[in-house]
Amino acid sequence: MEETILLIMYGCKLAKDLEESLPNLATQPDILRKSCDGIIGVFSNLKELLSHGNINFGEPHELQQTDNIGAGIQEWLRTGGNIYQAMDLLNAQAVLGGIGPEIIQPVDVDPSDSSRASSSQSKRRRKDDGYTTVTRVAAPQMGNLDLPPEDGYTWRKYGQKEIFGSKYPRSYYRCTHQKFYQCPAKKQVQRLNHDPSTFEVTYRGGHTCHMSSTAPSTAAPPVEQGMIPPIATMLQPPLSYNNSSSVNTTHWLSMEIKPSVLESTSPIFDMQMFRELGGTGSSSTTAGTLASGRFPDNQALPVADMANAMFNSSSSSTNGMENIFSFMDDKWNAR
DNA sequence: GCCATTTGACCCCC
DNA sequence: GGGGGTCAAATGGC
Repeated sequence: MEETILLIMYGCKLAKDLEESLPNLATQPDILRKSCDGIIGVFSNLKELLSHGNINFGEPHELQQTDNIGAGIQEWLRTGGNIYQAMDLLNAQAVLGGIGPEIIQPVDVDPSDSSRASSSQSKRRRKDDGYTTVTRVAAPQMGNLDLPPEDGYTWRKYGQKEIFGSKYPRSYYRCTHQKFYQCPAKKQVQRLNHDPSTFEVTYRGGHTCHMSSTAPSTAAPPVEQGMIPPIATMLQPPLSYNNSSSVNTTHWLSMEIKPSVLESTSPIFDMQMFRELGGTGSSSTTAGTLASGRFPDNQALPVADMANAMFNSSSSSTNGMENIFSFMDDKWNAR
């Protein structure tokens, strides 16, 4: 059942990301088609799961996207639904949809690896920062072309190296908030040899600074034309959520869904939790939604905001994802 | 003075 | 041994 819920959420996240990317993808039908294929693949598997009780992840004739997504979800499930893996998975969907990051390599690091643990006492560690996500983003077309692309976080450069076999140096960045919040996030930025107009950005470790109730929370930067924000940006909390009013109905893409339906669908959509996560509807919009004016106050809550509420909420003292998956963690740990 | 960047050196690990 | 990741002193901008 957990798999079903995760698959639903995963598919909705894909839909949300596609929705957010629509302004940039309106003139790129191929990418749109791939994104739709990815979403269709997820929901096809969901349908399969609901119909036959098993997920059809391994069929070779299936979409490659589906295979990868399935493997990713299964890995995520296997390791207990870590939020950073979830971020990697969600990033992966952008890759599989062909809308930005091209290569995702969630590196599974076993913390119980004693052979490494013995040497990890050194202050200079390597390869045990958790999960690695590699993305490719377009270099700025104007201004300082040497600056790495914005991704919504603030980074401090701590090194630069000439890389053997590469024409361009690799820059090393760590999260600006590393000292105050012990945020382990790092990234490497390097221009591609064959395409200097493209940066390869390698993210290592996940941000913990935005999960702290006292940590600074920055709004996601505007998405430049032709550039897709990484999931780290997408996971930034909404600017604000207003919990002062209630909502009677919400929208699931174009569908209107009444609370009773949500309540009966799955415990994950417990309405009380949903409200606590900020999903109240009124004035609760992301910056993009607010700017677009598509969903005025006192009207329906779009799926993007709902997903934001589920995935991104920082309005409470605990992380929204943890809220959502806490019950699953308990179940998983009990296995 | 604080903070970010630069850059040579150090050190891990393949 | 060498490539690559990190440290930390020096430097510069605000």
